[in-house]
Formats: sequence, structure tokens, C-alpha cells
Amino acid sequence: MAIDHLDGALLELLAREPRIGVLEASRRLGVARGTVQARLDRLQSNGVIRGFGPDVDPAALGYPVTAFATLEIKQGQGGDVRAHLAGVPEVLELHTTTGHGDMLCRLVARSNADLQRVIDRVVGFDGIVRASTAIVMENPVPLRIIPLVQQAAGG
Amino acid sequence: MAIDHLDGALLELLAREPRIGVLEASRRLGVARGTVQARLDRLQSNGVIRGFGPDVDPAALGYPVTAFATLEIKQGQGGDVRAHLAGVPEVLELHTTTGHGDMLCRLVARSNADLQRVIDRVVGFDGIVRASTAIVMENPVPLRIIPLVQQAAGG
DNA sequence: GGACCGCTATACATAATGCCCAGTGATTAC
DNA sequence: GTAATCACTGGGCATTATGTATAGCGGTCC
Repeated sequence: MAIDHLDGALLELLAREPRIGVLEASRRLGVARGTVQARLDRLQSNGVIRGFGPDVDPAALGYPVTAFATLEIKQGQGGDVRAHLAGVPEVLELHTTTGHGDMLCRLVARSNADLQRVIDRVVGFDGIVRASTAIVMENPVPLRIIPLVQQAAGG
Repeated sequence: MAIDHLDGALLELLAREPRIGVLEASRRLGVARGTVQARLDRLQSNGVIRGFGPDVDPAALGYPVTAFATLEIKQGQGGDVRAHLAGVPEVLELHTTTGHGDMLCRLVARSNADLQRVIDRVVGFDGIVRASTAIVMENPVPLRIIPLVQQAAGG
């Protein structure tokens, strides 16, 4: 799937002002409303736009501590470990990675003390051999996509 | 900031059907429109909802490879390294973490071969001493927030 | 008891949406 | 070269949502 300049500009606009409507977007971009509508439909059915879910800040929910945990898994226990981690609300995402048959997960907690509880819960499972945790201090580049979109759009 | 059941249900609803309007949300939740509007306003001014930006899938843009790189930084070079990484579109996020004065960043690339180019660009900077990269194979738990929201909402 | 707060319920003007259509220019197919 | 296809334009129209305001009601805090 490739996107062109108009797609890129539309995504940028939506990222900057998400509550904008199709009509207003068409005005800003200087194209017809139907065009914006068609592009949006296409971007969504192509899977480029997964959705417009609310971007919730865990810190504002009372979970200001973020950490990344690298997990070492017993052979053959991958499925069980995934199910276990999926059941922990503080696990915000989980990846399996190359390396030592390992997993990487993003955790949040209410405090550094609470992080200990979360880690205990995460690693308190039979298939997990070892865990090493890195606590996030700063987040100089929050999750972003626009620079990549611009590059993909050729600009 | 604490959220109650109604806030939680509203966030869940928005996460599941993001294009829903205030009116429709009020119908689903069985409350008055003004209530939903007030809750939404409050959640946004509280920072619980950062926005409704489009959720763009890098894979659909032509970047199906994700990796996490752990970087070791020269003392005193942090600021320069951040600026450098912020300028690389394939760097989707960057965190500074405890450990070895390190950083953790999420990268995407067009292919495994392309990942080499991205990594070269990332680490081709004076302040970076060493990098170790883990390529993501699977993503059993994609970035999510609803389980945490439910827990924060008390149920 | 009085003040305050959040929710309900309703109203109304304005604006956006979903959907339709005909026309145009550019590209592709034959 | 001609026909067909495709994306975009520009317009219209009925329906629906939004922003904003109103008054009333039931709690809670002192």
C-alpha cells in the first residue's frame, strides 16, 4: 500500500486536529468533500488507518510509571505466557523478539513501589525464567507516526 | 485523577467504535447527551484523553518490520542524541531508562535488510557508544489501554 | 437548611453527514 | 483512434448531530 501527498496531508491534518470533520478537512486541503471521504474510506479499508480510538494517558489514570521488561521464557511455554500476560491490565503491549526466545513488554504502575507488585505478578508464572526491567525516566519522543507518514508520502 | 464507571464505559465505547458521536454514545450508555459531553470535556481537560488521532499502521505504510534498540550513550551527549533520533522518521518512540544511562527506541523498517540501514542511521552518531537490537516477530498484545481503564474505573 | 454539583430533559439554530447525480480530464485497454 | 475506466469536482437533498442554553431534580457537604 502506498500513499500519496494528499493521503499524507490528510493524515497529518487528522493527527493535528482529530476532531475535524470530513467537510472541514476538505476545505483545509482544498479538495472536494467526496475526495476526502473516498480517501478516508480507502485508508481505512487498506488498514493504514486502524481507527480513531481515544489516546488515553496512563499517567492521568494514576499510572505514571512506565517500564519495559525483557522476559526469558521456557521452551514451549510461549502460548501460556502470552495468555498470562494478556490477563494483566498493567501490561500495555507485548512483543516476541529475536534474541533469547524472549519477549518484551511495556508495563505501567502507580508508583515505583507498585511496579514491584506488577513485576511480581508478571513474572510469577511458571513459564517465565527471568526478567530484566528498565524503568522509563523520560520520553523524549512520544509515540509518533507523522514523520514516517511524510516520508511514505514522499515529502 | 480518578475515573468512575461511566467514564470507563465511555472510554471503552469510544475505543470500540471511535467514529461514534456524542449523541449516539449517550444513547448507548443510557445517559443524557449533556452528561456525555461534560464527561468528555472533563476527560480531555484532565489529560486522560490526549486526543483522537488516527491510529496509523506502519506495516500498511510499507514498514512491516519493528524492532527495539537499546542504546548506550556517552556521558553528556543525551541532548544531542535525542535531537538526532527525533530527526529519524523510522524512530517511532524514544525513552530514556534506568540501567546503563541508556535509551530504548522503537524502530520500523521496510524489510530486514532495510532495518540495517535504519540502525546504521540511528547509531551513526557520535554520542552513541553501542546499540543492541531486538527484532519483533509477533505482537501478541498490541498496544492497549482498555483493561487498565477498566481497572482504574473499578471493575 | 442552604449552597453546590452532577444529571436529566428539552429546545432551537447551525452545521455536518450520507447519499445521490452529472460532468470533466487523464489513463488504460482494445 | 476510440471506448472504457477511474478519480475528482461541484451541486443538491433529507436526515442527523452539534453547540449552546434552559429549568428541574436529587444528592452531598457544612
